[in-house]
Amino acid sequence: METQQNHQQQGNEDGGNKNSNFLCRQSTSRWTPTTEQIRILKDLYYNNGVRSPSAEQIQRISAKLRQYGKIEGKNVFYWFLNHKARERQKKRFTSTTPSASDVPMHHRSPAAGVWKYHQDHPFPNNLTAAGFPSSSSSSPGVLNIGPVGHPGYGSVAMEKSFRDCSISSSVDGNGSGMGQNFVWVGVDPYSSGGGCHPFLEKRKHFDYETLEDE
Amino acid sequence: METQQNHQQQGNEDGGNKNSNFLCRQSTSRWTPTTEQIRILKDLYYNNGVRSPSAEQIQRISAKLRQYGKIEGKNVFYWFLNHKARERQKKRFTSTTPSASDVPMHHRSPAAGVWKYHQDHPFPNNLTAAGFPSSSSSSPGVLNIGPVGHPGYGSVAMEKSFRDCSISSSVDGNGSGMGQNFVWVGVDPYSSGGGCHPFLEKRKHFDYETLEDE
DNA sequence: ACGATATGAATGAATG
DNA sequence: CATTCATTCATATCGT
Repeated sequence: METQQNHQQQGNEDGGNKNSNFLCRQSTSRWTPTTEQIRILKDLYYNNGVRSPSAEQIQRISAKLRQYGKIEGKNVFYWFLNHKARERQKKRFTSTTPSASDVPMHHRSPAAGVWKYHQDHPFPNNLTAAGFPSSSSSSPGVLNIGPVGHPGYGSVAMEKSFRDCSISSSVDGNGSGMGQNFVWVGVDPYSSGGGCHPFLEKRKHFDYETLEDE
Repeated sequence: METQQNHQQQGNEDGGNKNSNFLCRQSTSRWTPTTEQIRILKDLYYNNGVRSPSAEQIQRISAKLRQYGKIEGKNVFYWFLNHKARERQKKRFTSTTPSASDVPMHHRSPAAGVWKYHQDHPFPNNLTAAGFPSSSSSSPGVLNIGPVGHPGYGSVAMEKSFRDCSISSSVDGNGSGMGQNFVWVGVDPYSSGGGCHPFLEKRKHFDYETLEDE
């Protein structure tokens, strides 16, 4: 299904020769991964179990892949995003086993048998997404990008105890020191459509923890 | 082929208000912000530095934006959430030099790997809010959305000096014309510098047992 | 060429 | 606040 198009004639370091966007709109020319890039990405995905690389990993991956063609961090990010999503999506239809397991939305299995892709490399099932990408020398393409150790997060328990009551400390590092100094003019009280109703209306559990950012 | 078959008609009384464009095919799935709504939101975000509006603010914002199309409070909430998160994420991918110690936040290679800020609308039928309009040529008559400004916050956040505070009150022609200028100055009544005490019950997770479906 | 498919890009929604 | 999932749009490429 993937129709492995071997059309990577753009095998140059720059496959975006077509992106001569001068005044084009947004998607002037989207990133067209080269074969090498695809291969590396797949290797990372399957052989290393990389599914959702972190920012650091994305940077390193993109840096490495840049050798084979123009690429940006977002390309890597989106690639993994799409790849994972599509894998899951297709698997969903083919494997209709509702009775066997409930298949919770979350709690993805660490590299569950999802080998359906047109494999390019023999992937050893040594991926441990739960633990860490075992960057063993099994990969032919010297793919030692991801930090073999911990990606960095995991231990960084960003507890929400950051309940900062200070008005001025509108954390975000964006330099917006006017967190609460919000001047909204023009808000007419016409909102009497139902009185003041917290839009926390009847819905599923709506986490409002973020709103108490005062 | 039919990768989408679950049409969850949210039962919205509206649903077709989004047709600000001719090609809007987005059914009644998720909120599809209109151009005006996006513009206002961005104005709030950039020109006013709104990052995480409080419940009251969300209320008002959604009330105002409702003039331009169906919208709920949670939409506004999520919008700001996503916008901020993606801004940060984007920056994280592109740069974030771990070696840099001082980290001059205002010195990034613009052409190196910076994403494009075109998260506006997928429709090529607009141009006012797409990117950096030199000047808001014509406002809908309500919110004078000044120069959207680039997300280059950090140093110069809201430099809307050029744009006079034309955020006049009269809106939607409700007829009141009283000019309810709600100006949140400084702190909220419930958020004192020392003792912040959210009066609202922010239950983390509440099972949807007593909550009637929408 | 055109339609179908694959896939990059974007974003709303939700959770941790 | 970070991360992830789902859905959708847009476009490149391939098949016919």
